[in-house]
Parts: sequence; C-alpha cells; structure tokens
Amino acid sequence: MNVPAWNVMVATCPSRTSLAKIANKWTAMIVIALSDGPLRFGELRDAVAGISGKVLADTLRDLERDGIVSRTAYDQMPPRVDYELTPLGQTLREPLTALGRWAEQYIEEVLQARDSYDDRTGPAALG
Amino acid sequence: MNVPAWNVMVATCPSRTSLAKIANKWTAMIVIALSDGPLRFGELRDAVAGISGKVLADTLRDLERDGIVSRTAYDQMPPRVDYELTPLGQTLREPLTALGRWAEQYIEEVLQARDSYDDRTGPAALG
DNA sequence: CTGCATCCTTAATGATACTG
DNA sequence: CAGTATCATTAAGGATGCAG
Repeated sequence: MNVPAWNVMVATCPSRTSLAKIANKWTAMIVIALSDGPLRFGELRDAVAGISGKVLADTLRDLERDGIVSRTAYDQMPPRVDYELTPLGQTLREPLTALGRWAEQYIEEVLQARDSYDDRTGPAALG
Repeated sequence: MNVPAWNVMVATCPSRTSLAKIANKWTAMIVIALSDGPLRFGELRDAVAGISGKVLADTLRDLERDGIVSRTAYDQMPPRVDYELTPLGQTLREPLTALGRWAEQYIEEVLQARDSYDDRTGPAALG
C-alpha cells in the first residue's frame, strides 16, 4: 500500500517512539511555554520552573531534531539563543496545552480520588 | 481566593505531578486502548503491545488511584479483572487520542526532520 | 489469569565545574 | 548566557518466580 499503517499500539512502529517523546512532561511544558512566542534559553528555564539546565538543553535538542522547535543563535557576547515552535510544533500546541489544562482543571478530583483510594487500601502508599 | 491558582508551570504545584502522570506514553496508550470500552488485564496487555506485565499493573494501579480507571474483579477461577475508564478518565480520551493521532499523522515529517538534522550535524547521533 | 515481590538493568534526572 | 562534560543519584523498566 501507499500509506503505511502507522500505529502507536504496535511496539516497533516509529510512531510509538514519536508518541513517547511528545507524551512527556518536559516536552509538554516546553511546548506550552513556547505557545506565547519565542523564548530565550534562560527565559525558558524560568518558565518551566524546576527544570535543570541539562534536561532543558537535552530536551530542546531532541525537539529541534524532530522538527518541533527551531533554534536561532545570535553571534553576540554574551550569547543569545532563541527557541520557537516550528509550524509542525504549532500543531502540538492544542493537544499539549489541553493536557496542561486538564491537569489544572481536574487536580482536585484527582486528589480526592487519591484520598479515597488510600483510605480504602491503607495509608502507606505512593506519591 | 476561593479558587487556588493551580499552575503546572510551578514546580511544586500538585497539578504538575498530575500532568507528569498523564503526559506519559503508557498512560496515553492505556487510555487509548480503553477508549473503545472495558478490557481485561490480558486484553490490555495485548492491545498495548510491548508493555510488560509489571509496568501495566503498576500503571493501572496509579490510574485507579487517581480516579481515571476503575477496576472490577470477578470472583472466579481463573481470575478475571476488567478495567474501564471512569467518567473522569473519559475526559482524557480526547486529549490523549489526539496525541496518538498526532504521532501517527506527523511521523513522516518527524522522520524527515531527523534525517535533515543528522545530515546537518553529523551521523553519530541519538535514537 | 491476575498480579505482587524480588532482583537486576537501563534510562532519566540532578549537581557541579568549566568553556566560548 | 548558553551550553557541554562529568559524575552521582534516582526512577523507570524488564525478567522471573510464585500465590490466590
């Protein structure tokens, strides 16, 4: 056939590797942060509070490689590097901001469910 | 204020922990698999090809604890356990199936971007 | 069949020091 | 400032055996 049957439910399908990268907290937060426009490396690190420089650099390189983020380095001293979503990256804005909104919108239900579950099972539980 | 400002971009906000759980490949695939209706443990393991029993059990327990999946055990021999999305879990169907569709829809652009990136930088690169 | 417990391996993340 | 390199730590994942 002309159209390969890309299917994330197939263990060896390349689309699953792609899903694994976008279904990731750091990717989600970075894309959300870049949704309002380009940001410098340091601005991004501040926006995604708690991310380490190494993880941010690693994740940005992956996203650039996959064509989701573009990197613009200005030849200055001190250096300045801007990151922004590519057209492909823009298509991720909606689904990933939706995930972020879900987390904020339903966190209270989730916390309540956890309390309920822990009551039913036993206090010695996870995070 | 009455409404706490839940914000996933704040490192210590509980909503970020919640985002970290749903922005996860296994969670995404399990929710996608359960979108068509309840499945037994073994059916789920087959549906999410490549997942190990341990990871499936661990992830399902987490999802049950967060109120996203409900678990029904029938007192039979051999055992039978059904999993299905709760009403809360249903609200995750759309954003997570969207992520799965994105991975399948844009995988060719992603693969192309990777080739391009690797050409520009050097063949000795990542996965 | 389900799933927990255990052990082991690998991947992700963090801390620090250093360079252009 | 924006990284890279290194090391240390932690979390995720996989394999196996066993119990209800």
